[in-house]
Amino acid sequence: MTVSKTAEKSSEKPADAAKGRKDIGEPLAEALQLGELSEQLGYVLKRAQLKVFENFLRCMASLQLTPAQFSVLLLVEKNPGRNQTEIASTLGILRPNFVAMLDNLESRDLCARIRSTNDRRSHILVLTDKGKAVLARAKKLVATKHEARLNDLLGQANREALIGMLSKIANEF
Amino acid sequence: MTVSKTAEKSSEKPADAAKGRKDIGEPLAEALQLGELSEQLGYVLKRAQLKVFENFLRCMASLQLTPAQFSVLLLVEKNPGRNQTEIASTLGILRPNFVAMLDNLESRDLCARIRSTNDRRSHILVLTDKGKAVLARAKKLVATKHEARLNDLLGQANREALIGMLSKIANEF
DNA sequence: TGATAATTGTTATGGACCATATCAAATATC
DNA sequence: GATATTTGATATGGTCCATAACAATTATCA
Repeated sequence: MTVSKTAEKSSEKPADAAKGRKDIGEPLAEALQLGELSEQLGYVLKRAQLKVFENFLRCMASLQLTPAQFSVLLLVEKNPGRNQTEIASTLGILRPNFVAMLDNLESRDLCARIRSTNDRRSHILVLTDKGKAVLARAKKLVATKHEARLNDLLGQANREALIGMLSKIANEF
Repeated sequence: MTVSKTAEKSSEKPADAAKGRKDIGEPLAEALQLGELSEQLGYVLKRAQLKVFENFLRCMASLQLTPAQFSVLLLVEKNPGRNQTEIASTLGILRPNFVAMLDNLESRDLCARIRSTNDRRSHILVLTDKGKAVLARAKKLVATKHEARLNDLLGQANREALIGMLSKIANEF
């Protein structure tokens, strides 16, 4: 496992490999053997996840939405009127960490906290009109630029199989 | 996307759902609709990755090895005699961040830095005898307790297909 | 009813991980 | 041999994750 976010910067190394050796007789060096690593679920899972997030951020650059923010907007749209605890917990976000996230989205007028009349402790979450509009554009970008790429890479059937297996792991592992 | 590491703690919520409503007529509440989220590659990928790492750590509790540490030991074993920069970069670890990691492994006598005679700037990395022994035990734990679980969950063929697709994403996305 | 417990949003805080700039020593380049 | 590059290392800042604690509000129940 491991894999950081700027790993791709060193991807020119194999190409430069020959530059270093002074003679044909020299040991090739470079190009380490991954060995069993390439079969390790965790390793390949993490690398894939980083690549996907990286691509997601590129696709969303114009809207300035992170994967986490996008997931919040999606969930609030689908479940309007829920409070912070409910939205945060189903996303696996701890309540304390959700506060700054909402501060951000609210300051950009994408969603709003409304004091509940039933329970005056809680804040009901809703998307603003701007939030709905931005989310709609975000969905289109994700569909056309992000998810579509998976189809190109794996094919429709494999894409669905992959999502299915990952869901199974997420829920039953 | 999003998903933190303690998300599972709130998994009792659905069970307590009925407790809150005073009457049968009340809205069921609880159980938010994930909606399109469950089809988002990034979301499901991240959730799966967290689950897998979590399980990995449990399996490795007796050896106190993190996924990142395991990957370093694997790579050094497969490529003995490489220096820090080479090992770190192929794992996507930045050199500055690799120092503390090696300090840890070296302090536990799992691997060693050896000043290269060819290039006295660099440190050659090798596994110690203890490092080899620990890695051997780690591999067994991973195979029997960790990777085996994937087979139980998905089946051998699907497991291989999953790894293949994730590798493809990691390399070509 | 009223004392006690639990919940909600929040703040403060610490840890883990990631990324950049910088440095001294050693080496490569020309 | 002067200059540039590479290697391991340090310092530092950012982001994310996790826990404790608090005030306001609500639930519990004797």
